[in-house]
Amino acid sequence: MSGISPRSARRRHARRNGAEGAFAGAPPARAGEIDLARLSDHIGYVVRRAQLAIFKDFIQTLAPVDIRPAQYSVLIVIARNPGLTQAELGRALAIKRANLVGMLNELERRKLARRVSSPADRRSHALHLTPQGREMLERFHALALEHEARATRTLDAAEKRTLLALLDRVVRSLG
Amino acid sequence: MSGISPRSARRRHARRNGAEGAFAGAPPARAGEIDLARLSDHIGYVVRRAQLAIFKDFIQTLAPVDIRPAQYSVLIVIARNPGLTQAELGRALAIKRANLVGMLNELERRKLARRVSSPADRRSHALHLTPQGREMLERFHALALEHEARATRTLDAAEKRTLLALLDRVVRSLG
DNA sequence: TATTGTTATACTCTATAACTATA
DNA sequence: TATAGTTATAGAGTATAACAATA
Repeated sequence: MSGISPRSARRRHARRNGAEGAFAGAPPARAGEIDLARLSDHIGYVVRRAQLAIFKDFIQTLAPVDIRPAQYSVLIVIARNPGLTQAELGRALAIKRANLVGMLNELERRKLARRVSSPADRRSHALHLTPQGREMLERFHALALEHEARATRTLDAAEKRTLLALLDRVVRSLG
Repeated sequence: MSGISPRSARRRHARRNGAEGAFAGAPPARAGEIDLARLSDHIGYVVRRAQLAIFKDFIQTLAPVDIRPAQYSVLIVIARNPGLTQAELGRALAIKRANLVGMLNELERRKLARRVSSPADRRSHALHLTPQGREMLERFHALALEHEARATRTLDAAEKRTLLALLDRVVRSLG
């Protein structure tokens, strides 16, 4: 981090602007010369960039089956908790119930999941995968594992555990 | 992670659905009982949750000055690189130049930054903070430091370095 | 009264195409 | 031709309010 010195910023400023307040033209710096102002020391910046890179890879990896991260998480949680309701699912994954409606409509349209009227509480729907959904989920899971391996390929098992544990501590301390 | 057993999922399934294919009603499980299917072992899930928690805290902390994460990053990069162009700024922060237009309009409206016509290349604008922008940025920076301290309060210096380094390796290996 | 699922709506972020003025 | 800035637009993701049915 000390590689980015205020000195180099001052130099660019001088080169570009000449004396104070004068904005005479100068050749534009290449992107690589831009001083990112220690943004790489900001946890928010680094975590955000990592999240974007990881989601991009996930989306690309599962593009052949047209499944996005939120859809994948919904499907595996339904698979592990057959019969759970939309409200429960939303609370578990921090998805507003209003926003689950469209997702579940889409998963039903694709015959991956279904809503079953619950006789016990007729306000709620019990959620289940279809047989086809269970079958497809195996394919999704295989692709997700492929993605996971690529995203963590430069980490050994201990490093991955450390990374997840540190992030979990950050989340718990803020949540 | 081994605390979440497939056994408990099977138990819920049995309790809820009775025999295979029958969906007799049962009291809905509480959200805490939902099996998250080892989502906490998925780097994407954990990083996404951390990013949401961190951004939420950043936005709340800087709400009094009405500055969002992307605005803050734009302001500190302009401060460190006075005279850089919109294209350079966008490349440095991975913001599409079309999406920078609105942000810079807003920052100009608030008299924090300004576009200066470049005589050298009349297509481009040299970006600068206003004196008021430089003054306000000190306040923004103080609040951002407060946020950073809160987000990392459970990590010591070595742990924070480790976390940022591991995330950086993930980004580099995917990017 | 409170909760479930739904509709409608709005706001942010992100992405692309096309235009203009310059180079 | 290529680039800088802009406009228009569209798609996700996320948030709230209000409603009908039900508890």
